[in-house]
Amino acid sequence: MSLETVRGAATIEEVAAAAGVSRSTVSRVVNGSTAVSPEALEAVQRAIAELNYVPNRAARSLASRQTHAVALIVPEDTNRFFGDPFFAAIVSGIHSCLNKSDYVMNLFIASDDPGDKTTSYVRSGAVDGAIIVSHHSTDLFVERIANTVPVVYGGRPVREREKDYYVDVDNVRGAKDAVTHLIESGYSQIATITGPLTMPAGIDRLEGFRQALEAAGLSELAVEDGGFSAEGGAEAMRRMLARGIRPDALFVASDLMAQGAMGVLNAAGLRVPSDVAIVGFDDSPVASTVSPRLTTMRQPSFAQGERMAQVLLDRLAGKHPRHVTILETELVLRDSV
Amino acid sequence: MSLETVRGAATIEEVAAAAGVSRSTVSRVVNGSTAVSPEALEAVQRAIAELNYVPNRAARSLASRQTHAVALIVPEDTNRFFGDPFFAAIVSGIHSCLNKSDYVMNLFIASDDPGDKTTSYVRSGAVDGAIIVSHHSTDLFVERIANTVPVVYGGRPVREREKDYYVDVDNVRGAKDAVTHLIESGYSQIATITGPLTMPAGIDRLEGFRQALEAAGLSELAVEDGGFSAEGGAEAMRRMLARGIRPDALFVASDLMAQGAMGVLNAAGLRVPSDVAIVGFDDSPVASTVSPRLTTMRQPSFAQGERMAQVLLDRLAGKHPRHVTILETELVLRDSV
DNA sequence: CTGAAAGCGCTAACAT
DNA sequence: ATGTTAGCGCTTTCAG
Repeated sequence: MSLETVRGAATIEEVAAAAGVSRSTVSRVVNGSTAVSPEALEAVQRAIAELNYVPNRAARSLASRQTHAVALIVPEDTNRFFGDPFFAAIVSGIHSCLNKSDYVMNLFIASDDPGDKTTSYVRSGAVDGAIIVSHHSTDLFVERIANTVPVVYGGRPVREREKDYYVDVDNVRGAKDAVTHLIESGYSQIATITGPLTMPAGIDRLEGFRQALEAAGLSELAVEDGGFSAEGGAEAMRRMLARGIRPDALFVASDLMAQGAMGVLNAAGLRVPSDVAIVGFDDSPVASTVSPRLTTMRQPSFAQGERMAQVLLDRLAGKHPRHVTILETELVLRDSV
Repeated sequence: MSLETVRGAATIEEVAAAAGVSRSTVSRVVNGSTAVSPEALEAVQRAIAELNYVPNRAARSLASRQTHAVALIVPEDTNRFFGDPFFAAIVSGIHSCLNKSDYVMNLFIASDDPGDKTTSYVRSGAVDGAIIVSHHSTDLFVERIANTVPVVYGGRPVREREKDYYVDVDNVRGAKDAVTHLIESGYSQIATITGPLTMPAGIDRLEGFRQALEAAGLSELAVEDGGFSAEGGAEAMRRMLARGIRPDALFVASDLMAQGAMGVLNAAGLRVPSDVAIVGFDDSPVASTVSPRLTTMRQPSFAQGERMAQVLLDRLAGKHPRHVTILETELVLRDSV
C-alpha cells in the first residue's frame, strides 16, 4: 500500500484518512454533492490541498462510466488539416467552448489510419462523445462511431439522417450571394473552382453558384474541382486556361484555392481584378495577405466550432439542443472584384 | 449483468465464455503474449471478432497503470499555434510517429489560466508522458508537469536541466550561416528582426546573428523584436524605418515575420533584394509564396516532431535515448538576397 | 448527513 | 500453457 504512494499520487483513501471521514464523503466533496456537512467539507478540502490530491481519471471513469472527454475527429490527411486555417478556426472555437467546461478534447486525424485506431479508441469508451468535421462520403467509419457515442457533425453530413446533429454555415446562400455580387458588379463570363464534390460544402457552394447564375439568366462558363487546397486551386486554374476558357470573373469556393488560382493567373499575365475578378470563400487569413486582397464570403468558423462543442455538451448533459444549426455568412469587400 | 450489455460493449468475461477459456487467456491474446496455444488463440480471436470486442480503456489503464496516451502541450494562444506553419509541421511529425505506434495523442492548448486543467489532467494519470512545444520562460505549469510524467521538449528548455530531454534545431549555427551568407554576398549594413527573447529560439538566433557579424568584424545595425508573427514583423520593420535606419540586408528570424516586414518595405518603396536583401528562417510555406520568394534557413520541423515523439516513446518503453538531439538547418536560396 | 460494501473491466502475479 | 486470485482507485447504492 505504501509501496503505491512511491509514485506520489495520493488516493481518495489517503485523503479520507487525513480528513477523518470515509471515502464516500471525499467522493461527495470532489463531485460537488451538497449533502456534506460544513465541517466535513472543510476537513476534506484541507486534506485534498495538503496531499495535492487529483482523482485518478481511469478509476473514476471506470466506476462512473463517463470520461469527461470528447473526441475531435478530422477525416483529413494531416497536411490538409494543419495547413488549412479553416480547421484552425474551428478547433479554436471548439477548444474555447470545451475549455469553459470540465471536458477535454482528444484530437484524431483519422484518414491516414488504416488500422482504424480512431474507431477502436472511441469504442473503447475513451470518450463520451465526438465531433466530426469534414467527412467525405467515402468515410465509412463515421457511421460506426456515430453508433457508439453521441456525435455532432461540422457541416451537413453526406447522408443526412433525421437524428443527426450538425452545425453548418449556409453554403448555398453564401455562394449565391457571392456570385450575385459578381453579377451585380457587371460580370457575366463567370466560372467557378469548386471544392471536392464528395463534400457537402463543395456541393452546396456549387449549387449556390448555379442558383445565382440561373436567377440572372446566365449560364456557367466552367466548373473545375480544386480540392479545397492552394495547389488544387492552381491546377484547376491551369486546366481552365489550357482549355482556352477566359472568364471575366471567378467564384472560388475557398480562399486557399483562390490564392493558388491567383498565382497561375498572375503567371499567365492576367491581372486581378481588371482581367479577372475573383470572389473567394472563408475569409481565411490568406485573404488579406494575397495581393490584391481577396473579396470573400466570410464564414464564422470559430463560432461554428464553439456551437458544435456546445451542442455536444448539451447532449451529454441530457439536454435537447436543436438538431441543426445554420450560421450565416457575410460578404467582405476587398480588392479582387 | 445482461443489463450492462445493453450498451453493446462486450467484456473480456463474455469473450472468455464464448471462447471457452479464462479471462487471463483472453487478456494474453489481446496483449500479444506468446504463451498461448494455437487452438486457444484461434478460439479467442474468433470470439473477439464475433462479439466485436474492444477492451475498455479505463479498466485496462487502471489495472496496468498505463494509458497508452501522450499529451501534446502547446502553451501558446490558440491563434498563434494554428496560424503558424512551424507548429503545423511539428505536430504533423509527432502525429506521424505516434500513428505508427499504439499510442494516441491528446492535444492541449494550455492557457496560463490558473485553473490549469492541463496540469490536473496530466496529474490525474490520463497520459503516460508529454511533449511540450515552445514554452516561454513564464510558463509555470511546465515544471509541475515535468515532475509528474516523462516529458520531451521541443526546443531547448528555458532553464535547461541535465535530466531534460529535448529535440532542437541548431538555431545558433543556422542563424550564423544565414547571416554569413548575407555578408559573403557583399552586404554590411545588417539588421535583424528577432523572435521573442523570452524564447530560446529567439535568443539563439540572435546569438547566431551576432556571432556571424563578429566573425566578420561587422557591428549590428539594429535589433528589433518581431514576436514571431507576421504582424509583429511588420511592426518591427516600421519601428526600424521610423528610427531612420536603412539596412542593406536583414536577417529575419522567421519567415512569417519576414513576410510582414516585406509588406512594410514594399509600402515604403523599398525593393527586395535590390534595396534590402532578406534572409528568413524556417522555410515555411509562405517563403515560396511571397514575392520575391524568400531565401531562408530551412528548419526540419517535421523531423523534429517525429524525433520528439520517438524519444518519448523510447523513454516510455524503458529505453535510454539521448537526452539532446540537435538537428541541422539548411540554407535555401531563392530570390530575396 | 455519513459509512459500508459491492463492483466498474481489466491486468498481473502466482499457482498449477 | 492456462486458470485463480487479488486488486487498480473510484463511484454508487443502500443502510443507518
